[in-house]
Amino acid sequence: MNQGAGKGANVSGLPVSRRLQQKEAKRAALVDAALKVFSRVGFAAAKMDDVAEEAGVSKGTVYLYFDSKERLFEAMVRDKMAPALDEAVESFTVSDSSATERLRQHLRSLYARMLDGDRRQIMRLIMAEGPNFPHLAAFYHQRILSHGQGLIRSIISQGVASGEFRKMEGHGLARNIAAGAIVAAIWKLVFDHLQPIELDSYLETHVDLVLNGLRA
Amino acid sequence: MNQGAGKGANVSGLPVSRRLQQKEAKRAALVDAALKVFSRVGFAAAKMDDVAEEAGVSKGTVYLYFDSKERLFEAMVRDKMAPALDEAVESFTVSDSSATERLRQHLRSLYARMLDGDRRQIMRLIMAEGPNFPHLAAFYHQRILSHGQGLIRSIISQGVASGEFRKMEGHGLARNIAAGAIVAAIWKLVFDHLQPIELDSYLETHVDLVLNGLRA
Amino acid sequence: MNQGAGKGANVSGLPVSRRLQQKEAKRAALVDAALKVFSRVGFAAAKMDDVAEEAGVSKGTVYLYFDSKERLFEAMVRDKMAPALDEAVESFTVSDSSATERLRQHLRSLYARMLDGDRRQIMRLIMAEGPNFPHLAAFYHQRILSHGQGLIRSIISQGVASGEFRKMEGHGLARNIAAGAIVAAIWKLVFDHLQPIELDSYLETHVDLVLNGLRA
Amino acid sequence: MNQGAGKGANVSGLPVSRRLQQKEAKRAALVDAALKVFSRVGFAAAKMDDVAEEAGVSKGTVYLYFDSKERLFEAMVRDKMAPALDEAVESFTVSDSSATERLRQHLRSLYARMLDGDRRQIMRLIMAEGPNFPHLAAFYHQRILSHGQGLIRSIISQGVASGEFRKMEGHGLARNIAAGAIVAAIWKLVFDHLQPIELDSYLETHVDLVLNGLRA
DNA sequence: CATGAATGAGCGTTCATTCAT
DNA sequence: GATGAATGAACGCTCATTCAT
Repeated sequence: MNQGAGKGANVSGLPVSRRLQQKEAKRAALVDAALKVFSRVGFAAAKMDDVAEEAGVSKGTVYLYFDSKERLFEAMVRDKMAPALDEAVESFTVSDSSATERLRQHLRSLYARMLDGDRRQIMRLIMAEGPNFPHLAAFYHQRILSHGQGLIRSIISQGVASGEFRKMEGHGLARNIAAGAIVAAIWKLVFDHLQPIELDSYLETHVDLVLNGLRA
Repeated sequence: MNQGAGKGANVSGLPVSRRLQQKEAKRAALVDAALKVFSRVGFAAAKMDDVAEEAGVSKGTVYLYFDSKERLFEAMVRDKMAPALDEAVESFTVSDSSATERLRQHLRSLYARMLDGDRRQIMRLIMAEGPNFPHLAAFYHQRILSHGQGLIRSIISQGVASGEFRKMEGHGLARNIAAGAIVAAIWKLVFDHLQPIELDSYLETHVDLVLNGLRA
Repeated sequence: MNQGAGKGANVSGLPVSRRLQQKEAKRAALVDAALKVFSRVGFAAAKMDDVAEEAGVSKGTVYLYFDSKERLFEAMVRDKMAPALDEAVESFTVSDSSATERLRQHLRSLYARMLDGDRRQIMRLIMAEGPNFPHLAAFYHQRILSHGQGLIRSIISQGVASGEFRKMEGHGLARNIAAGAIVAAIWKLVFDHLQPIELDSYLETHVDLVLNGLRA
Repeated sequence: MNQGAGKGANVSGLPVSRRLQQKEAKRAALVDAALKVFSRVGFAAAKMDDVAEEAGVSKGTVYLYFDSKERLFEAMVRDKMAPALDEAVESFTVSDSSATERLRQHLRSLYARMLDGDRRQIMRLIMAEGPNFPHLAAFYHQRILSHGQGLIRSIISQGVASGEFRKMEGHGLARNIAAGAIVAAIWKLVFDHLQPIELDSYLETHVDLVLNGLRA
């Protein structure tokens, strides 16, 4: 089995894919570095040099992968958002339980996902820079927030139908239910050193309050 | 040779106070301008020129009142925070009702205060720039958040004592209760154009959910 | 007569005009510096720093007077073109002679004006950068070349009418007549060190050739 | 041990020449591409990438043929100059006519050669970049301009000897005679869209003016 | 006090050149 | 030989800050 190889062997596809893999790996490294730097100081104060250094490449290299600082920021937000979405959907497919149980599970998975600091940072960056990046805000709203509200609403419908939850007429119920988690995420990034949040306990309070609040 | 002096008669004290008043007015104008500009583009992207123009003075003048852009930002946040505090306390002094009613009133006044866009902007700026301005975050936490939590906690204590509310053991109850309002504030600034919040209705949902959630 | 004055006396207009005069002087210095630098290395290779240094100001100052390198280049060309035009017209108003004499005078004044290296540099820059600055080329054509052709054509008409010159039917006579001067201008800038042009003698050859060529 | 060698049979001489031919072809393609790009934007603004793309090779390949952008520019100018020279000489070998006729022929062939845009571009590039590339200017002067002047001067000598032309004493006669053609070349590149030159008619005017001017 | 011209450090971006594959 | 990813010096432009008037 002598694999041939050597230099010219970009025939079998393998060397090509290795090239691509390397490019992809470097792109990922840059996105990681960008998240770190942007999280640290925000979009405007972030320096492309710092991103480059953080990724271990030289300044010009960043521009081989992203056209501008804005595009890097956008690509980073998009890339880092994607997995959150997948997991949310995945976590939801477990579904032959009571609405109460499903809501409890959903909130727990929400907090669990928030253990990942990256997601919190993305969220904070959207809050901070959203007005300057309207389509990122829209993107985040559509992919994450709107979707999340949909999940909550469907659980509530089930609960109302099954008689577990009372029917609440007002506006914004889903956002109200998710609010505790959102605040926890931001709090951890901005005020945790002043007054820490203990996520487990905070979560149980949240679940308790909400489930009682909804109870028929 | 009485007092010599230049143009204006700063003798009787009155002109002096007019001077001071004028200085104070200009300082206030600068702070207002700063809030507008910082809200629009964030700290790093804000230009001192824009602040000056917004305030109707020349570039150099800003430096007669504030030593640097950072100091201007800090002063602005501090100045704009103060009234929020006063009103919160004031709104709280009405107090011979049931805990249920007092919590309802408290949340309503919280949302009412949030109608003022300035306060929301301050809040968003703290979220956005907090990591770069640790003592502003601390200041905001101490003056606004911590204080607000105290008010909520005292109402809950009263409610538990009076038997209106059940005793909840977990951690972070006050923050959970306030979370809906905080999320509403941020939402209005970042996502309102995509999915509007109708504050009145949202507020009633919030109150309803929380009071039910707390009910003994 | 106590003139008041001191600092605040920007009332009588004089201090204002001094300010303006200084601004105008600095602008002129920058334009001069720009001509030098652009002439030396061309538009693309010219550095704003070099222009600033040549003008004795700092880098940023250039941008107080001109929005960009392109605008500086354009303003410089325009500014440096203006006097050429005035003088051309002026030199032409002397006019009660024979067409022969007038053409001789006109060519002499053309060469005399070309003694000024600045005008030659402008001309060369237009040739070199014209395709990248179409409206500068158009401007130069309209203000200088087209105008110059008009003068020559009017002298020729007079000469034909008076019987001094024969009537030539072809196209481009005026440009042909001016060509010797244009080539001399460029030659002096590009090849003079290799094969010098002695302008006086060259001029007389030119005049001689043209007048004989036109003679009826 | 016969020649060892690697892959291809570069033994019989033929493969070798094919190799060389290919190299030569690619070099020519690069020179062509370089002329296009440099003509379009000038030396400083030209990008090696654009040259590579125009030639259909990759960026690094250019450096296998030319050491630097400067060398590429120089090589391009030299390469593109050579044929002009050959043709000029060739056009001159037709020589058993009157000086008048020979000058007429010479000017016509000058204009005919100028129909080729490449030569005009080279000329313009020399005017534009000459000061930055002194030895290119010298090269151009020596190979093209000086040579061209020699041809004209020899025709004039013949004409003076034969009594066709008068003897003119001044300096720069040859340059004056060629000037019309040079101006036409530049004009076509810079101002033609504003005021077109119709070369045939312009040429006849030129010939007419010059021959009359020289006539004894 | 107020102005706004001037400064110069700093950053985003480009591109000639190199070199591992 | 050919490629194209990587480098890093360089440059246009910005803007917080200073200071003469």
